This record gives sequence, C-alpha cells and structure tokens, in this order.
Amino acid sequence: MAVAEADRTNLSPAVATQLRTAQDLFIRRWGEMGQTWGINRTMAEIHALLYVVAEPLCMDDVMERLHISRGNSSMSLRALCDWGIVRRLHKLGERREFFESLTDVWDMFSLITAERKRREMDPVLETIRECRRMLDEKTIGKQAARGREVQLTRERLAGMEEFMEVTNKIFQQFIGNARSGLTRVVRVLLKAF
Amino acid sequence: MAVAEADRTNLSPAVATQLRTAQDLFIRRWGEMGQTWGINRTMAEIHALLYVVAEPLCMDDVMERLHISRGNSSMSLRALCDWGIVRRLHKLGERREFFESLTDVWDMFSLITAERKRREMDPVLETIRECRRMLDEKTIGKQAARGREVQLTRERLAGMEEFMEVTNKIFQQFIGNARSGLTRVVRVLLKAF
DNA sequence: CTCCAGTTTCAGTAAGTACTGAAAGAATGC
DNA sequence: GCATTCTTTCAGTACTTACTGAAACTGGAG
Repeated sequence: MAVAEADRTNLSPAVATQLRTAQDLFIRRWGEMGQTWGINRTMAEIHALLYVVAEPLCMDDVMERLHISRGNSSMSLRALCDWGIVRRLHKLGERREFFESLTDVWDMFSLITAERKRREMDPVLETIRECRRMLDEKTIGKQAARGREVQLTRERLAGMEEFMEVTNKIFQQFIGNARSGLTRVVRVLLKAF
Repeated sequence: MAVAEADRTNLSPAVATQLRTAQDLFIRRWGEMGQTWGINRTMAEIHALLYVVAEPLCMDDVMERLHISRGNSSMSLRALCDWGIVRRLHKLGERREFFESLTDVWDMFSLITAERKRREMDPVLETIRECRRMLDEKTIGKQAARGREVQLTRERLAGMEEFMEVTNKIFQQFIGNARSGLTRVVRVLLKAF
C-alpha cells in the first residue's frame, strides 16, 4: 500500500500535510485546465497526480486520493496509457499493476501533439481539400468557377489550408524532436526576434 | 435579405447547390474540430459560416443557415465578437446589424492564442509557482525540504514550470506578430532543421 | 478444478452543457 | 407619445458527457 510506502519516509506530519496540499492544488488546477482544452477533468487529474508524486501508484491509490470509483479509474488509466503518457508497471512479487507518468514534460507534449494532430487536424485539412476540389474548374466548369461567390469561398478555403499546412509543419518539427527539438526551436526563435 | 443578395449573382442553380454543399461540409467539420478543442460546436459553426461565405450576414441568415434559435445566435455571435474574431457591421440605411469574420487566418490565430494563454495558461503557471513556494526551504525548513518525497515533487513542479515558461515565450512571439511573425518563424524553423 | 486478488465492462444515473422560445428591452421612425 | 423592427436575456428543457457500482472476467495459486 501507499500508506506503508509513506511510512518508510520520515516526513513530519506537518510537512506531509503541506506536501499533500501543494500536490492537490496542482492536481486541481491541472484538471481545470484540461477541461478547457477538451480533456476530461478526471483524466487530467490522474495524470497530474502520477506526474507530481513521481512514484508509481496502483489503482487503489488513485481511487482513494482523487475520490473516484474503480470503474472510472480503470477507464481513465487505460486512456492515459493509450495516449502513451502513462505507463503500466509490474513490480516483482506484486500481483497488482502500478502506473507511472512519463517524466519528461517535453516528451509528453510531443506525444499529445502528435496524437491530436492526427486525430483532429489531419481530418480537417482533408475536408478543406475536398471542399476546394468540389469548387474547382474541373468540377464545376471554368465559367462557374469565376462566379463572385464561388471565388470568395475558394479564397477563404485556400487561406485556411495554407494556415493549417504551416502549423502542421511546425508541429512536425516538435514531434520526434521532443526536448532537444523544442529547446532548439526556442533558442532559434528568441535569437531571431 | 441574403436571398435578394444571392439573386444579384448569376449562379446557376446547380452551382449554387454545389457551393452550398461545399460550405456546409467545411462548416460541419469546423464545428466538430472546435468541440474537441473545448469550443462549443455552434460557435465554431457560426464562425466557419461567416468565414467561408466571405460576406457579412445578419442574424436571420445565420439562424436560417444553421437551423439554430435566435437566442443561441445572439449569444454565440456576442461571444465571437468578444473574442475579436467576428466584427459587428452597420450597413447604411439598414436597421439590423451584420456580422463578418476576420479575413486573415493568422490574425485570428493570434487573437485566440493570446486570449487562451491569458485565460488558461497564466493561472496554471501562477499555481505551479505557488505550489513550489509551499515546498521551498523558507516555508518548510531546510531539513524537510530535503525529504525524498518533497524533493521529487519539487523537481516535477520545476520541470513543468520550465516547460510552460518556454511555451509562453513561443506564444509571445506569435501574438502581435501575427502573419509576418508566424511565417518568419516557419522560415527560420524549416531552415534550422 | 476452485478460490481469490485484481481488473474491466457497462447499464443506469448524475452532472453538466447547450439550446429554445417567449418575454423584456433598445432603437428608430412616425 | 405609440408602433415597428431588431436584439438580448433567461427560465426551462433537451441533450451530452462523465461517473458509479455491481457483475463479469482474468490469471495465478493451491
């Protein structure tokens, strides 16, 4: 149990409380932020917990600490593992499984970015291309393609496509490069401006 | 009315249908994407509509085109204006108001980025700093601050703070620079890697 | 095989969010 | 002043998403 583990350390009760308070504050805020970015609160909280305690926890630890049900823990932990930002961990001689967060924030960011790009940006980009195809000369004829309204819409679609392609390229730089990539990016940027 | 306006143009019915189909497809996808990023679907759809038709529309146009109520239109349009990505527009001799989207995608991105940074990242960063303060030597004493668990949590919080500070700086570059800033960023990046 | 510790699944429900429609409020013109 | 046209607000409701808890499942030990 986590309790037994806590006992191993020699934190005074006052310090232990302070530690927990600080962790809880972080967890709460992280959960709130997740929500506004389209990540469900509990999932973000579990992740924050695993990240901030910096030690593998089992499902019961998570349930107890965040006051959530077994079912919820199970599903959320699975989702976090699917994202790749949490790992399952077998301790030798232990029957139950433990979970730990990735350590490196930059790696986490890379994983999340890559996944969201794939899930949410790529389909939009594809749709925009399809919309443009529906309005190009080959499809509706040269005459029609010159109509004022068609022209306007075509321009807007083109503008959006260009934008998304560029942001895609930026993401591409982050993905795979992770920490080294990002810090390099930042160095370059801060110098360039 | 928008109908009268459409009549002014000489689109064949077939082309008009095709145009509308393409626009609707874009609007739908944009709405879906918005949802997954924590923006409500209708708001994203209204924005997509105003952007893609590239002509000012009045509230009734919006209601009719997206099949939403007057109340919903009113609130969503107000929110879009608050974000600054949609503008109110008076046509001379017209009683009702029209709405148009910003034209430049890069400007839109800047506005949204700035606002989300302010609303969602800054408070988190402040919280992390507060958590760190709760666990520093001055607050809990030198001895306690060296406890294993306290150390671990402190390291994690520090890692996250560093990350958020760097991403903040990147955002900072975009905000205000908008198009020129971003394209410059991209050029630099593509050269550097 | 059965038992048991641990995990997953999922129907039902609670909580939260978005939307409508009607009523109140503004602004314009007579 | 009143009538007309357009906009906003908000209580009530529909819809969506998240969560629980119990039952089903899994795999190791006896």
